[in-house]
Amino acid sequence: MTKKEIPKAYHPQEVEDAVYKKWEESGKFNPDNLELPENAERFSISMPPPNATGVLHLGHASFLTHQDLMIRYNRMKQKNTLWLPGTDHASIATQTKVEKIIAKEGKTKYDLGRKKFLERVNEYVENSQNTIKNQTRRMGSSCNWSRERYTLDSGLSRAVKEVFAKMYNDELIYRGDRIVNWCPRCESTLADDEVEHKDQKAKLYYFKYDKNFPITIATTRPETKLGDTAVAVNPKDERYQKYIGKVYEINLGNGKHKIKIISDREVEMNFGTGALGVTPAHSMTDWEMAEKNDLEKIKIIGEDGKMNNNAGKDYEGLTVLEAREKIVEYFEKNNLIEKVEEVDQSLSICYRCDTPIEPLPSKQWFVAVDKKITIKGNKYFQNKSLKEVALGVVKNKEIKIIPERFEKTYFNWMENLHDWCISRQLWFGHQIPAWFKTKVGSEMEAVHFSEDVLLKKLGLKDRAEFDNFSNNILFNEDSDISWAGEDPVELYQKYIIILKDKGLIDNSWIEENRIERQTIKSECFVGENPPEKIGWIQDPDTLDTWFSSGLWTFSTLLNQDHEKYKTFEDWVENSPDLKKFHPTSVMETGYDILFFWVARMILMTTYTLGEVPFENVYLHGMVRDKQGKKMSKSLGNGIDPIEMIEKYGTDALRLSIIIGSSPGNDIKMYEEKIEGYRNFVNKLWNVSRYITMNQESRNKNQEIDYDNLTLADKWILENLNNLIKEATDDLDNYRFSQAGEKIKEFTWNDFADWYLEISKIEKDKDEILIYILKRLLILAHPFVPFVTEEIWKNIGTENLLITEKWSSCRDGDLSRLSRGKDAINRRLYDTNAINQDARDAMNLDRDAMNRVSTENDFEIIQDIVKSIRNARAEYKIEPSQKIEAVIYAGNKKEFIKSQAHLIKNLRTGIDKLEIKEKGEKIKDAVYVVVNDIEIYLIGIIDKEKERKNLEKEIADLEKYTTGIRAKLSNDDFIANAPITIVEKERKKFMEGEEKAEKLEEKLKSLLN
RNA sequence: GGGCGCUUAGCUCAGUUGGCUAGAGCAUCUCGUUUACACCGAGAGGGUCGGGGGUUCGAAUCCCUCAGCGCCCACCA
Repeated sequence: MTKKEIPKAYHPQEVEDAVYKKWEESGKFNPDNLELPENAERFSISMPPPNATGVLHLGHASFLTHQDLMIRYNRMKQKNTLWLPGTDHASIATQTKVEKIIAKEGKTKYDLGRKKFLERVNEYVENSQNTIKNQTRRMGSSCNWSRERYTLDSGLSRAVKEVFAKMYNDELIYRGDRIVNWCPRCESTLADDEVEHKDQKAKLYYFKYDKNFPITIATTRPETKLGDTAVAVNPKDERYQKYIGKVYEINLGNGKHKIKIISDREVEMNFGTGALGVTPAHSMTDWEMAEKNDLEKIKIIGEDGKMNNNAGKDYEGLTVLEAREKIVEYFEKNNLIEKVEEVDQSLSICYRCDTPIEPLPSKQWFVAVDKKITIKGNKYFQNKSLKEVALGVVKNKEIKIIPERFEKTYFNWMENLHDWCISRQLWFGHQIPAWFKTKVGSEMEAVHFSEDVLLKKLGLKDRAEFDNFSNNILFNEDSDISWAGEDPVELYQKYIIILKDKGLIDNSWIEENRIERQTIKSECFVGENPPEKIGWIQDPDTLDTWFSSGLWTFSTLLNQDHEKYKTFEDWVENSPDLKKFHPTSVMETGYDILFFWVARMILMTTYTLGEVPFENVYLHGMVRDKQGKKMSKSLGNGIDPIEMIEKYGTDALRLSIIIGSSPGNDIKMYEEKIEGYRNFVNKLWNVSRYITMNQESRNKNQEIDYDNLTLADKWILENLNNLIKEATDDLDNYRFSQAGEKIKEFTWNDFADWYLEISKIEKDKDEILIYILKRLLILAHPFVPFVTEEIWKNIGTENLLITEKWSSCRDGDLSRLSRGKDAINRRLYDTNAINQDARDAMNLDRDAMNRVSTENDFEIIQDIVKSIRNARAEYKIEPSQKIEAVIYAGNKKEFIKSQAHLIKNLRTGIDKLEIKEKGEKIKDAVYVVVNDIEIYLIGIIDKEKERKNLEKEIADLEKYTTGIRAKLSNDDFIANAPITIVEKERKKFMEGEEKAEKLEEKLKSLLN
């Protein structure tokens, strides 16, 4: 490219797509195409799969940036690097979206039926899946697309079924009762996060069950008392001590039942009477108390939100609110109410329809987390429970969590983990691979009407004829009503329709024979396919999304052609990717899903493979707005990453995510910040523009002439060397922000503001400039991949930067720069007697000493230049006005002289410069002291101002040296502080004193 | 109620195992088009490191305590 073709400003919009395409076409995202050393180390990350139908938001942008940074860095370090992308089916979110769409057509999912509905969902997923993938590309994500997976693809689904069956056979999965959040209107369970809370006033009734009952209890839901089986009090509550353990028989008009007095720490002594009526079937906490105390659980409210027959004849069929009125009436009539209070209450309501939630017991699938098991060939599970193993691998640091404090959170959560409910009443997802034998007889039992009745209604002779009927109509695969996979309740509804169509039943019959979902009794088979083709019905529920994503790190690495393998073990054994890339190196994700996902992966993977899923967990913070608020659509404070990319470029967005953020801490995002980093990207662009524009096209690869380096050359090369070392160290230790900041600082401050300016004065620096630029591009590439790759091309390199060796940062003979350092060290440290121990201690601190030595050289020149500029500004010298300067440099005379060209030309506006060892104080000049070097700027006369300046500086110095003097005269300090610190202080003190002396002399001469 | 975190310049944040006169960017003010860049350069002002106590030769950093803010979990009979 010739000079004129490089635009003045970097335009990411014109570069990014093409660069990404080039990367993708190069195949380098795929580790199989990397040219790696024989024993290349593994580095792999499983991308947390975004929702297949999602749209890129800043949360995605954040994890994509963090992971891409690590991936690019490690790829450049010549590791066998895999970043495996994928998408998640996100059952709830996706299903809800499609439900909304069909609602616009005036339909519900029931109108379509499961099969058709799922077709709609899959269609929707297919159509919207590309959005998120293309947006992922725009972030510059260098993930291996050919290995991309989807949580519902056939391989992953097989893995889910296999693991489910394996756990079932190991008795780690069981079916049991549990209270669920039930919305009577939607006729569906709700996950905890789908339950919303509304604060409201409620009446708190104080009453006794009957006259003989000794304890008054308080409740806001009197109707549930029909299902009470205990009264709980706090074990410390003295009022009730004597009753604990006793059993009373009561009658609320719905028959007699027993009430046991139990104690539980959960009971608040100060609320109500301190005694709580326990309704196991209709309250979460009460359920747990009932489990602990082995109480009977009486279900008195049905799925329709109405009282059932357990509530007694008087109440059956009433809505909850009607029943409440009625029972309060009953209490009043019998004089059992003591008082009624107004209290604040937070009511649980359905997020979709605001209907109050009815907690109900229901049959669900669970993973047993406390059951100890032994698995052959699994080093973790030797008489250990899932929970114990999951705790263990973090405790013994097989898995490291960054930042470490989240380990505590993890332990706390894991220790309190209850059995994990994995079934969800949704259609979209992995249908639970459990099959129930549903001979028609049992089905009839299930639907609450007897065989006789049904046969009669259908006009059938006997059981055999019914079987025939069912098989023909319902089990026939060609019929519209498919059998397998149907929800039993729906199936029942289909029976009803057939019966109704035949005129066998009417609406009142249907009303009388409503079924209860939970009463289905059947034989169970767990596995991929039922033993026979007909007569088995698959559990209609689907698995919790976290069950499948819990397998993510390894299920994505299993061979895709899973059909080839008969057994799971065989499949695992023959999947080379799994061997190569698992356990993954880092799991990078937001701390908000530490529990949901990270913990689940640990449970599932240690169990299935006997391996941890990842070695490190890096948790990034949430992205918030400038005020620290969560970004959300409803608040309208969201920043659209795509919009930002279009405006400022991906690189700028990436930097604004990385720099200024630390693991586990939230970051605030706002446009000005992105703008700032856009400026940096542009700076980098212009640095390269300047270098390439001035590059003589001859001899591109000429070596740096190390024997003829100027002071500034040495300084910049040493700083670069330090930068490489520190940035590498930072990146290895997950200090991304710091690495990025250092690279930015070096580029902008050292390289652009100083060294490029120097190169305009000293000239002929093509080799060094291009050398530094290349190293800088390598260093910056993981942070800002697009601009660096583009510049890399512009400076005429043939290979892609993406696979450039990170180690080549260290090429070149920088050790030759260290010549002369020993002399400097001697100057610094030999002035005082130092014993051998101290010398040894100092040797350990070589890095620090090396830094000191560079400071001592070039930074003096920088300080001189800065002070001259400063003085010019202070005394308001017109920029065009040239001035004359005299420097008394003492024993540094030759050294300063050698750098006179810099002192004169780095925007100091000096046309005449005289450098002497020493001399008389010059009266009509501004006086500046840098270390022990005196500078006079002649011709600037403002005595009053100079006097003030000198006085202020002397006063400041005085304060400064007094502090150090106090330190040095403290014997304890001398005795206890490390020798290097003491030496530093001593040096600081001496320099300070010397300077003060000089300033005072000048002040004196000024006043004379 | 239990747990975790934060509080450093007007704003956003750095500040590794305690050791430079506590730093940067943005904003503010002053000056400026010089062989890349005004998405720029030079310079300046601005902080009792939330308060109090302790440990230490030495504390923004470690411990205790108080205050304010935020998050997570549980509960709301």
